[in-house]
Amino acid sequence: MKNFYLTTAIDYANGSPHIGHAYEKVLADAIIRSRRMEGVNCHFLTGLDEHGQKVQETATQRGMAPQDLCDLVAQDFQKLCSRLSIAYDDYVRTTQLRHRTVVQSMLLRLHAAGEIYKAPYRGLYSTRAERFVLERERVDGKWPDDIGDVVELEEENYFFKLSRYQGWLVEFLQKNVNFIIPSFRQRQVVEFLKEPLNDLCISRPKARLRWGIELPFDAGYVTYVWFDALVNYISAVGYGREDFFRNWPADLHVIGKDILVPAHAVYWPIILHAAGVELPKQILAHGWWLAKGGEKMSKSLGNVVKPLDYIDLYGPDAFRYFVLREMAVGQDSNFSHELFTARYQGDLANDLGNLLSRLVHMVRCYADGRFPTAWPAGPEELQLQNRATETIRLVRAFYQSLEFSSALGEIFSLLQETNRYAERRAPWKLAKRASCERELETALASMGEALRIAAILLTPAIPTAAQEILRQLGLPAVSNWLDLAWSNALDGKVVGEGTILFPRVEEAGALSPL
RNA sequence: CGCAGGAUGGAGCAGCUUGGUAGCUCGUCAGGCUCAUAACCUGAAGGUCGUUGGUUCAAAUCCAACUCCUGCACCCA
Repeated sequence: MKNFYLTTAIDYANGSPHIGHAYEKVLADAIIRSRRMEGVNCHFLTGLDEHGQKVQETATQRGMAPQDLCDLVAQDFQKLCSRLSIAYDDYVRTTQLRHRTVVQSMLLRLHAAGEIYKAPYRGLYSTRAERFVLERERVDGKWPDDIGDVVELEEENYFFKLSRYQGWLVEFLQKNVNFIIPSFRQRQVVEFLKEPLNDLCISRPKARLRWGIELPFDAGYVTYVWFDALVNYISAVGYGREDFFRNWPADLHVIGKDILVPAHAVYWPIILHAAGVELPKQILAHGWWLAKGGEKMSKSLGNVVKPLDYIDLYGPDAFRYFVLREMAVGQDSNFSHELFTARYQGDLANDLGNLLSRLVHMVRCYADGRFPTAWPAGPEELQLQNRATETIRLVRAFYQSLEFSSALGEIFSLLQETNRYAERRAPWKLAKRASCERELETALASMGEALRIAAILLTPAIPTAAQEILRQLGLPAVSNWLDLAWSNALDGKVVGEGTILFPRVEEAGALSPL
C-alpha cells in the first residue's frame, strides 16, 4: 500500500529559522497527524537546501567551509522541529550523496534526451555581487552599493527546454483544477502562463560558483537552484529504486505562496513530465505571517517574530495552537503579541486548561479520584452528548479538508459547551446534598467523556497537551480516532496527578514588543 | 496598465459557491457562581457588512463601475 507522502519546502541554509519556517512545519505536521489518526500510513519529509551562492558567501565571510556552515544551520532547523514536536520521518539535505546522485541522474537523462542545451547568456554582471543583475534593480537610476559597477558580460550556460512544455502544462492545469489549493492560486498560475515562458538557466560556471552539484556532462559547471532543490522530493524517497513507488507520487507538497510561481507550479511539473516521472497529486500554497497591522515582517522594521521565543515561554503546543487556529490556510494572517496571548489565555488556559483542572479536582474531591459510571442520561447529558457526536463528525471533516482553524473552533465550542454543562449541573452543589449521588456521578462522567473526546480531536494540533489531558483523565495515549464515539471509556479510571496544563504567563514584558 | 487577494460593531475573523431576521472570539458594561489556572456561567451595549448604481418581493451574499490596502519570477514560509 502506498503511503500518504507529504513534503514541506526545504529551508534555505543561508539564514536562521523564523515564523514562516515554523508555521510550515506545524501545518504539515498537523496534516500528517490528522491522517495518521484516520489510520493512514504516512511518510513526512522535510529538509534543508544547502547549495548556492549565498551559502558559499556566508561561509567565506565566517571563514568556514560551506559544509560546516550547513551542518550548523541544519542543527538549528532540526532543533526548531524538535521543539515543535514535528514528527517527520525523513530529513533530506541536498549535500547528501543520495540526493546528489539523483540530481545527476536526472540531469544526465534529460541531457541525453535533448532537453538540455548549451547557449550563451548575455547580461549585466556585477563583480562585487558576483552575479548577473537586472535593470530593474537600479535605484533612482543608480546601482546600489552591494552591486557596484556592472559590466556587460557573455557567459555560456546550460538551459532546460522549459518553453516547449508550456502548452502541455496549461492543458494539465485545465484538466486538474484542484492541482493547486487554494483554488485562487491555481488561477494565478494559469494567468502567469499566458505570457510565454523562457527556457530555464540551470547552470553556473564553477569559476563563479563552486558550492553546488557538478553537471554530469560538463565538469566545468554546477547546477543551479531549482534542479537541485526541487529534486529533493524524489531523491529522498529513492527515485530509481524499486521502493520509490511506496511513496511517490507525493500526495501533497506544502509550500509558501512565494515559491509557487514559477518554481513549484511551473518548473517542477515540467521537469517531472520531461523526465517521465508522475506528477505530485496536489500542492498547497499557504499564506504569510504579517506583523501587527498587516506589515510585512522584516529585519529593518525590527518586527520579526522569533518562534523560539514563544515556544520557550509558552510551550510548543501553544505556538502550534495559535498558528493553526489563527490562520485560515492559504490566507495571510497577523501575528502579534496581543493576538497570541489572547488565544493562549482565553482558549488554552481558561477554556481548556481550567476545565481539566476543575474536573480532575472534582473527581478527586467527590469521587475518590476515580471516574464514576454514568447513570442513564437526562436531557442535559443528551444535549452534551449530541454536541460531542456532532463535533467528532465535523472536526474529522475539517481536518480532512485542511480547515484547521474551523476544526479547532469546533473543538473549543464543545469545551465551552462542557463548561456550560458544568454550570447547569453544578456538581459542587450536588455533592453537598444527600440523595443526589446519581446526578453527581453522571455529571462527572459526562464532563470527563466530553473532555476525552476533545483531547483526542486535539491530538493533531497539540499532541503533547492532548496526551497530557488523557493522562490526567487516567487514559493511555491513542493512535487513531477511527472508533471515536461517546462511550464509557472513563469508567473507573483513576485520575492522574494534576498539573497545570497551560499556566498563566505573567511576564507581560518578557518578550520584546513587536 | 494588467492579474490576484483583502475591505463586516473598539481589535482579529467567519458568513458570500446554493440571495431571505448579521455570527464568532477578544475587549467594554452589568449580574451570577465558587469545583477550578482572579478561572467558569448569564445578560446588555456596540455594525446602514469600503463607495455608487443595477437585478430581485428580498443582497454582506449576484452584476457593473469606482476607492483604498497588500502581493506579483534577486532573496524571503
